[in-house]
Amino acid sequence: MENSDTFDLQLFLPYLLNQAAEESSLSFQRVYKDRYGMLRTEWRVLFHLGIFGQMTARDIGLRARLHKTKISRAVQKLADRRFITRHRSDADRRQELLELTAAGRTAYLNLRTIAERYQADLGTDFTKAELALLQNMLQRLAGKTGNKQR
Amino acid sequence: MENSDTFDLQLFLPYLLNQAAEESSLSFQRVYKDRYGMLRTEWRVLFHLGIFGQMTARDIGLRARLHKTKISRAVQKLADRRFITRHRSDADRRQELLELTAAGRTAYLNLRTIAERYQADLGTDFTKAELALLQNMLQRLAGKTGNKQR
DNA sequence: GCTTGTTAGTTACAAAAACAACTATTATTC
DNA sequence: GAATAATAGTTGTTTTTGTAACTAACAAGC
Repeated sequence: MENSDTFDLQLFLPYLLNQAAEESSLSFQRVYKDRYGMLRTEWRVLFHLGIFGQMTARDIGLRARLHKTKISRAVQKLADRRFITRHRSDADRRQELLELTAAGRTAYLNLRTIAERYQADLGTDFTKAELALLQNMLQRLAGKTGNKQR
Repeated sequence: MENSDTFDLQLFLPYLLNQAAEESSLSFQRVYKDRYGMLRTEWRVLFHLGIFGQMTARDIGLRARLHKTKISRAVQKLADRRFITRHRSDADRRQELLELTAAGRTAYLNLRTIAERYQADLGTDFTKAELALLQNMLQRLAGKTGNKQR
């Protein structure tokens, strides 16, 4: 009954990435959850609108790689909380133009400040070069194959 | 209506890590899901038992940072599929000693081979040094604060 | 311009995850 | 050593996610 095997789970990238992602999300998640009652998809949508301005759900899905049902639900909740407005497009009446309200923008700016602080705090653990390399590698990993969630 | 803001979501670590984790999990997930009908927690439990041999649910929870209810259900499914056996411990009759069956070990070895191949394939995109640094940084990120999921 | 196919977004239902409350057993403390 | 607390694991309920099927609008082909 030899049970010593030599596979290091801690180095297996899908596992390791999930652990790191979960851990690094925690503190930030607590803020948007406790403070704004938001879910992960919701802050993602909020941030996309904050950063890029007016977008359709489709645009967000393409950029964030989120499935349309997730976005649909996030948009509903954000609209309920008066964080975004929705206007049917005249050019194509299937799609809706989404935009932050003043309240939404405030929430976004607030969360963005916290995100920036989090990012800055990483500077104490990693050098600028390390961080840049990490980001570069993660982007390569993230972009690899087209996972069509649209 | 100035909507050009300068926050790069693609560089924000919690977001970026999640994107990378999701992408890198995909191909491997497909294997244990389609081939063995396993969920993520289930393969994690399977691997822990494959690597470390006999363990209790508690041990697994500590190592893998999984909540006990998740483990409890994963253990049930794995036992249903005859991949693991469970024996009440004599030393402490609250806990159960979990172990792979022959079938479980076969599945584990099979999945491990695929995991190793995946890991090896990364060598085409990254140098050994890059990979080592990535793993090191991710481990530091993952280990940061004790997220007690037990 | 009518049929057929696509696309944007929603809704309904099934699967999975999160959270709380529970049982059984062991540890602690007085 | 009885009462209280803590621990291992399970079960039940609620949220959230995933998936498929749907509606409404547009696009293409003929």
